[in-house]
Amino acid sequence: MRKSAVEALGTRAAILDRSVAIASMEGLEGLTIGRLATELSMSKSGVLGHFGSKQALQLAVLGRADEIFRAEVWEPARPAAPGLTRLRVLCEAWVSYLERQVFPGGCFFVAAAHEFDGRPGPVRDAVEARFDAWRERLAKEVRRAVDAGDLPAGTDPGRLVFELLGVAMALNHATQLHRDPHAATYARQAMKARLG
Amino acid sequence: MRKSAVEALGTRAAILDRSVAIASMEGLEGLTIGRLATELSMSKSGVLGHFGSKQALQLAVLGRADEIFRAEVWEPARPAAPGLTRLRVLCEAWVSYLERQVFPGGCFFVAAAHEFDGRPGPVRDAVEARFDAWRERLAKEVRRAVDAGDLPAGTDPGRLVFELLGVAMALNHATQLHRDPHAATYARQAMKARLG
DNA sequence: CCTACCGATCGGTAGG
DNA sequence: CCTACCGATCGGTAGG
Repeated sequence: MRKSAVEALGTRAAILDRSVAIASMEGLEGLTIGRLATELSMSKSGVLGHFGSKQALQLAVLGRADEIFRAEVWEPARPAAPGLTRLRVLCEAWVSYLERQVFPGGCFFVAAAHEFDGRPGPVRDAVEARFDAWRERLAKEVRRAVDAGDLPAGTDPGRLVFELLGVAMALNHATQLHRDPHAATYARQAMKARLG
Repeated sequence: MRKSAVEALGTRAAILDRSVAIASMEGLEGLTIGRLATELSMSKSGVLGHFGSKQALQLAVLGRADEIFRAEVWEPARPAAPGLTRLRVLCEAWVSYLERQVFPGGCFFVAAAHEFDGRPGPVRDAVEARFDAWRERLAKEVRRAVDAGDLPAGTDPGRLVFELLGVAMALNHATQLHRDPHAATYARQAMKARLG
């Protein structure tokens, strides 16, 4: 049955939400049109028609995952004062997002990075762009904190962001592979050691 | 043509070496019997006959990758004095292994962890066991260093190992996704900040 | 949004 | 170690 434009948007949103859930566990390549169609009680061509190709679907799924990440991690820090205070709120929201397993298979972008870092193309480029944006988001608050004298004057923003990313990755890894209940505590201690 | 037992062992080793190279870029699931057969100028059944199933092949590939990791990272630290000295050598070998991209697609085990952490089974268990062994290897030297008074008495070995893993993961990520030339420098600085 | 297809490829098996 | 095959599934298309 053909659907109205409004209904089609709802269908598209439903496809993307299901895709995020599947790809979080199976990866963006393990996400298949056939499985999506079965789980949504649609035909394969009905699913594919919304995107045109699997690659376009993968890019749309990345976009949806990014909306979720921003709502969970960027947004809670908006009211906080710029600089060290906001940086701390960002990092706590980040740890909380990983601890609560907002994506059931762990951080969507870390998984996508490992899946696509060796495969040139638009998907790889999109994943890298998301990380660039997030690293710059963090670096901006680091620079503000240094300028305000809330972090040591010699702080290298690139290196501090590198270390914060490492803490988050270790937390993601310990949560997903080892199901380690101490990991979030370790992560908070490690963040605090760097941000006071 | 049927081969002698010695020749068969050579063939098996050749399959595993090629498998490690492919799986490093494409993942253990992206490693397919058909591609292996083509690249090795063998039939699919010729490849599969050495292992019996794809899962058995994946486990054998993990074993081969582990041999390489131990030769590259564990072995250089054997002559070093137990405790902080050996821990530093282990970490430098670890950083060097990531910097030199011993596996062309980045650390084999980190990639496998992300690929399989959501898929219960023998492959996931094997990946987890390799990480457990490596974490315990590091923790043992941390405890020795604390006992010797070379690390602060209050050091939590679990937390320090967690942080070292984070540094290594951030280095792997920056190298593979961002091709960041500063990453190894950041990683060495971060290791040094924790190990003096 | 559907049915009905396409060629390609997957892991795996039978039999030699 | 091979050829020859199996059913299942892949992404995608034609036509409605």
